[in-house]
Amino acid sequence: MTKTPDPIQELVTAARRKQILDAATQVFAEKGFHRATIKDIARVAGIADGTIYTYFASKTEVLLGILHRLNESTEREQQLMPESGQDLRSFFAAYLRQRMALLWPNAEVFQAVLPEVLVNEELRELYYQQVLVPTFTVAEHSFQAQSATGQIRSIDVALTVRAIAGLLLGLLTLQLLGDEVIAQRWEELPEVLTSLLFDGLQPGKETTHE
Amino acid sequence: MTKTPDPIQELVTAARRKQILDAATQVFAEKGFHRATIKDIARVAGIADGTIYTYFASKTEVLLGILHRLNESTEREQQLMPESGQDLRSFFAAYLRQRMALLWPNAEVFQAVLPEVLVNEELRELYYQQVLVPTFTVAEHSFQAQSATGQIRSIDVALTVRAIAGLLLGLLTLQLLGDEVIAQRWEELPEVLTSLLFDGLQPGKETTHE
Amino acid sequence: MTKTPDPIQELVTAARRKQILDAATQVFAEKGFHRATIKDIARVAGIADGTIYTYFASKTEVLLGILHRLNESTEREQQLMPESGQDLRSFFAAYLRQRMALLWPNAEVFQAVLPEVLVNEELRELYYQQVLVPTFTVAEHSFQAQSATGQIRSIDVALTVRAIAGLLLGLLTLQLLGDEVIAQRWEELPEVLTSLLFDGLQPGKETTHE
Amino acid sequence: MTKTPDPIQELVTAARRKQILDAATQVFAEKGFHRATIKDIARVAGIADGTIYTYFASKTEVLLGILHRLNESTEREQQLMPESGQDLRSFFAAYLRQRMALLWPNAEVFQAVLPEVLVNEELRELYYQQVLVPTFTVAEHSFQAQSATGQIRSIDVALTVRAIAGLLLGLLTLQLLGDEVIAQRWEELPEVLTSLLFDGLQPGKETTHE
DNA sequence: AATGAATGAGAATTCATTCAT
DNA sequence: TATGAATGAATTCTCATTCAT
Repeated sequence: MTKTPDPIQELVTAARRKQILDAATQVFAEKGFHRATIKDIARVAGIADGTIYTYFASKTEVLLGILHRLNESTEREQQLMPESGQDLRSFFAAYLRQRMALLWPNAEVFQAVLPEVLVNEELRELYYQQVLVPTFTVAEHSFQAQSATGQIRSIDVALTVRAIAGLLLGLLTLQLLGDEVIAQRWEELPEVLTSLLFDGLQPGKETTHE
Repeated sequence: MTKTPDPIQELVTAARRKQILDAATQVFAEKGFHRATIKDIARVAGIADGTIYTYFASKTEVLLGILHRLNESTEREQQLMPESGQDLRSFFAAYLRQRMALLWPNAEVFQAVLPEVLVNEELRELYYQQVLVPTFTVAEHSFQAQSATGQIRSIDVALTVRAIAGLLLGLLTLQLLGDEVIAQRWEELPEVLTSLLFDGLQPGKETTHE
Repeated sequence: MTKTPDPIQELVTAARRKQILDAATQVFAEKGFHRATIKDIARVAGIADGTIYTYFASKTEVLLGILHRLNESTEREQQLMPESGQDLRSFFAAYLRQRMALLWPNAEVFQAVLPEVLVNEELRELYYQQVLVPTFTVAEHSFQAQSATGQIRSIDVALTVRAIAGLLLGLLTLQLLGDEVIAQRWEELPEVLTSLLFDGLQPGKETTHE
Repeated sequence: MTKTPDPIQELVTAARRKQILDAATQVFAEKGFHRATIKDIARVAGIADGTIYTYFASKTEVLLGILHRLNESTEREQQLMPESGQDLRSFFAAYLRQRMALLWPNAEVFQAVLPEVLVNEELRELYYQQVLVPTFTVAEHSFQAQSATGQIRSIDVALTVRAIAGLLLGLLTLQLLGDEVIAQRWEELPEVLTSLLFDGLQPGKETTHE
């Protein structure tokens, strides 16, 4: 008897929440969590200040809402792990491509969320547990499997996975910091990174590919 | 009439500035730029609120001060580029080790500075131009030289350099986000990363080392 | 065209108003006029926020509604003035008993109304004219009559009546302030007060009674 | 080392606090706790809004400050209990006169404090314990002593003391509610009340006095 | 009539910055 | 120069009231 689950109402509510989260993502990304005001978000969302509080208990809860959406989309993507049956190099390139395809379109979300996450203990813990740990776990399993079949040489899986995650996160961060080279050439990155990580810098090891 | 170049005064002033910047770094890292108050900084520095404004025009200028110190230390380190005469793998490992030795002790500084830099247009530009661009430039030259002597296989220097910079920045960020694995094993990182970047994941290409 | 005097409608309307006033009395008494929200009242009444505005023009009008009910019940009780034909002491005891029987069950109403009445000029005037003045008037007439027949010694009727009214109001207030003694022993009060007011504290004047 | 007890600073601080409490008392009495804004208080005190927060942590703390002052003045007055050596009637008249002399000049304070106290659980408890209980205790002891020496007839001390306290509180409340008779004739009250409470209403028991 | 989401005015509170001492 | 009280602009959040459904 707590709520009558009116399906139409639920739809309207979901739409309103999306409207607010979209506006908040944009504003947080532009000005940062603290410089962004509820008024800013309301203006961009085209609603009154107070309305935001019908859907979120506080400004921080709005950020949490963004984090949850990110979490959900992350979870969804985790399932799309490339098939391991194929040639290893292709697998690896596919993995990178998929990760980046997830990361780059969410660049705005990261810009909105990351700075505050870095600075807010509670959010940090949440983000780490809900976004990073699952990503690491899935990736570690996958790498372990590849490593077991001798497809890649024996490595320190935990650190390697973190290195690759860090590589992508770092490149995204550099782009957010204004690096034009990355911004303009990010489509080339999967290939370059595959080459770098798979072949290494060591001379005389080029592999033909594509 | 612009300045009275009293050498003693200058010393005292420099000391006070350092005192304030140290306190601010600590407080910014702990609470973030916005949650940190001038009062917090003053308390940690052991001075009165108002005194800060004798040395810095605003709270933002204090952050800029931290950024400048970071810039200076970066510049200083740039000159310590490893000698390129040696074995390539050692050169590369040395390079990574040195970069990380610069980065990790400054983790607190990064935590203090990065979130706000990501969010503040002006700081972003400054940080990019004064910290990142010089780092990239030096590294690109160095890699170009190595590449020219055939020490490493022909690569896309610009992207590779950014990849490596991003890798380190990303790992640091992951650590700041609370990853225990990285925090506990960062001393192993130079070796693991050298192996990863130099040898690649490709099987059957291990090189003996160390 | 001002009203459609549909008797059924009137009944329904009266019932709704009662429902709302009951809820409001409870909530105002618990949290005070300002801390109580229209949402609180609506929830307790089991209706929607907006519905309250079909029956009352504003939150303040709801309080006025409570005041009017109090006024009506006061008026009703005024007619029940004890018969003056009896023994004076009995008359007096009966009077006190009746006043307290009116006051105590309405303790919640007083707690709901009094604090705001003390603070709101308009309500104050209303309350004074509609509740207190009639009470004083009736009581003064009655005391005057008793005094004229020599039943009580010559006194300052106006002040005495106010003293007795104040005594009851004050005791109620002390109870509202949390005094346990009054709360637990209020049934003894009529007797104690009669003894106090009728016999006085002066020694050697006890009257046998009951 | 928490604070340097600079006597001049303490004086200035105390003066400021008094300035704020005086202003707040006036404004709370006029408009009630909730309708009174920090801006109102600041304006009356002739200072900026923010300054209030240098001396009080919140609006509620300001009210608590008023309560504490009332408490202190109450405590001070408790010591001035009339000497019991005298004629009983005089003692009683003196007691009432003194109580009223304490109460009436503080009418504004009561109007500021009472409505909110009646409505705020925490304040209620505080007020009861710090203001009422001490008053009751002192008065009970005094009455007990008088009763023991046969000066007054045997009574229920606890209820009588509460009745008298309620009588005064009630009369004050009636005055706050706008009763002109009480306001204009309150100087006569001690005598009238003494007569009422000491002699009682019972006819033929007048005592000559004064 | 009933509903409850939307509105936006209003209030408490914070805090960077100023400035008299 | 150092101090820290005073300032007041700016912000978050609440809630009485409105109104489309």
